[in-house]
Formats: sequence, structure tokens, C-alpha cells
Amino acid sequence: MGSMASTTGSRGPSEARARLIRTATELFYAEGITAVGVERLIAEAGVTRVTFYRHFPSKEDLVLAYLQAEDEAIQGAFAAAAASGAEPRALVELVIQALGDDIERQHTRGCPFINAAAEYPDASSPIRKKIAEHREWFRSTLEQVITAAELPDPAEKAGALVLLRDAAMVGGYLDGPEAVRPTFERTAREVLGV
Amino acid sequence: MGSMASTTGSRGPSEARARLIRTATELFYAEGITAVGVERLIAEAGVTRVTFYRHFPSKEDLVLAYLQAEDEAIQGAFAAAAASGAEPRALVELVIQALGDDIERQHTRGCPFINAAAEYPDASSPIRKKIAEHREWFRSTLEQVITAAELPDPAEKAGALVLLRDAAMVGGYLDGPEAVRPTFERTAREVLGV
DNA sequence: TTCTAAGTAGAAGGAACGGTCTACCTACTT
DNA sequence: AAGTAGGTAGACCGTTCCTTCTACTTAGAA
Repeated sequence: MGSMASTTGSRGPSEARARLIRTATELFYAEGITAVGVERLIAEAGVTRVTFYRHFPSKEDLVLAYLQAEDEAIQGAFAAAAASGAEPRALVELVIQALGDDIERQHTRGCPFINAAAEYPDASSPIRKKIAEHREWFRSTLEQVITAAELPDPAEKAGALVLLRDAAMVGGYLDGPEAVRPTFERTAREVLGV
Repeated sequence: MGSMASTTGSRGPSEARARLIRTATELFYAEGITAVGVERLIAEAGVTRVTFYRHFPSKEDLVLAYLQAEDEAIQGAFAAAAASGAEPRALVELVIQALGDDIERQHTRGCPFINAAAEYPDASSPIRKKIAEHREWFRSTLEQVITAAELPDPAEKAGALVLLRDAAMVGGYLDGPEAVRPTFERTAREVLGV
């Protein structure tokens, strides 16, 4: 006596799959990956076990999809900022503020990638590779932004900025974002010399 | 037919207990807390289940003891540095180097407290309280050191230094300590103006 | 000497884990 | 009209989780 159903039988990107990733994003981030079981996941996504395993051969594949979704979100934000047509120098300030804003409003439980890394000690695992890949993208993107603004030592400054951002996300979680955001933005400007 | 035994029946601080904490310190740090089961713990500590639960009513109590041990180790290092009789200004540099050294040589898998926090979302849990307590001790100790060196804005600088240290530990884990240590020490001096 | 704290060994229990399986339904595509 | 991709429902399996239990040993303290 299936109640609503509605979207069964389509071929597109799959509602159920999207709901699983959305639920995973919420739960994995809020409570940790190992701490959230498949049972819980499918219950909150409103999906059956079979459906889950049809889309993701194992839980690890969902973890990967979760990190992928986070990655795409950040890349999207950067692309939007770059497309805004701001001048290179203004873009640097824009990025600093966007990162500060994200720490205060979106990611208040630390960095999804850092948190995940704490649960996966094996650096050669697919998950750790994904994390490393994301971090390298982030670092090199910052380097490009700094280079475009014609600031000195872009590579070095980008490294320092990654450091600071990591710190601010962790600090925002453990010590409260209100106190950390200004410290982050101030120190970032100081390090970049803007 | 118990083979060696030797230290059974004593009343002191208990060998078995010490071994459990030592093993926990290694395994929890290296592999994560949830990822290491009691079975594994007692096997590597060479202790039986009963002994384990005699000393620690639950696994969580061992986690607490593990964090306590880490806390004491760092407090000990600070106390030793303070007792070295270095001048206040030199002590600041000494602390920066000691933190850098720790990141490069001891804590190469991130910060034990930050990693633990990632696995315990409930801020009111005993573990998170212990973590908050440690962080506050660390921050205020840095503030004292900076104050003694008569540097400006000690509270603010201490906050920034905590931020940087967090970052360097995470970065050391995920991007390699060799690259991060110089960035950390350089940025720390820059922020403190020394 | 007796008591007790701290240890050994190993079985057991209930819950939760990730993952597989059967059986049926539905709607789009061909 | 037939085929198939994607969905539902729920039982089931082997493993591991944390924890408790009984039964015995050993050595220092009372």
C-alpha cells in the first residue's frame, strides 16, 4: 500500500541519492562519521537499505560523496567570487571575509575535511586522498588569488593563509566563532600585508 | 599456570593501570578513539578485561585519563621551561621553538584534544569539558608568558598564538611537518612582534 | 592468620555495526 | 506490450561493540 512515492521510476540524478548525500552532509559533519550508522542515515533520509546500497556500494562511498559535495560547494563559492568581477586586490579582501563568514555561520563544528581526517589514520585511503586533493586545490587557488593581487611571496602567503583558516575553523568550533573571526581576519590581513 | 606476574598484589599506583593509559595514549592518538576497541586495548596493554574495568568503570573514563595524561605532559614541559630561569623575552622564543619541535617530532598526527573533540559533538560531555579546560589553561599560560615579556596586547596575542598552534598541528599532520614548522614559527614571531 | 586489593582466564549477553537477500511495486523507455 | 531502473518493506548474517559475570591466584596489610 505504498503511500506517496511520486518520484519512483525516474532516470535522472535520483532524489533518493540526493537526499542521502544531504543527510550524510548534515549528520557526518554534526556528529562524526564513525558515530553515524547506516541505520540512522537511511531512516533520516527516508530511504531503504536496498536503495542505499544500490547507490553506494559501501558506507565509505557515501563518505566520499559527502566530501565531494563539500568540495564542490566551496569551489562554487570561489568561482562565484571570481566571476563577480571584483578587482584582484578587492578579491583578496572578499575572500578573507567570505572565509570569516563561513566560519561564523556555516561551518561551526570545525572543518569537515580535518574532522574526517581525524577518523581516517591511513594516509593512503581513498578518503585521505580526497582530503589531500581538496587541500591542494584550496592552497593553489589561494596562491592564484594572491598572485593576481600582486602581493609578494604568493606561495608562502598561501601556505600561511591555509594554516590560519584551519586554525580559525577549529577555534570557531572549540572557543566560539565570535571571538575567533576577528582574530582570523586581522591576522590574515597582517600576514598578507593588506 | 600464570607465567611471570611479579607485580600482582601491590598497592601502589598500579602497573596495569599505567600500562593501560600508556597504550591508550598511543592507540587513541594514532587511530582515533572510536576506532580502538576495548578488546584491542587490553590485548596490547597485556591486561585482562576485568582488570580494565576495575580501574576504569567505562571506556570513557580511560579516554578522560588519556587526555589527563596529555594535559599533564604539556603542563610539565611548560613548568620545566619556566624553571629553566630564562629571561621573559627569551622564554617567548623558547616556547615558540618548543611548540614547533613538538609538532615536528612528537605530535605528528594532529592535536590529541582537537582530534578527540571531532569525535565528541556534545559540548557538555565530560570529555569536551576536559578539552575546554585544557585549552583555557593553554591560552592563559601563553598570556602570562607574553605579559611577562612585556609585549603589547597579551590577551589578544595569546588568542592568535593558540590559533596558530592549532593550525600548525593540523597542518603538520595533513601537509607534512617540515613545511609547516617554519611557517608556524615565522608567523608566530610576526604576530608577536619579536 | 586472615582479609583484601589487584591480578589472571575465559565465557557470555545484548546492542549496534556494515552488508546481503528475497519479494513486490511502479513508471519510464523501447 | 515488454523490459528495466529505481524504489519499498523487512528479515537475516556474521562481526564487533561495551560490559558483566564466575572462578581462581597471589601477595601485602591488619
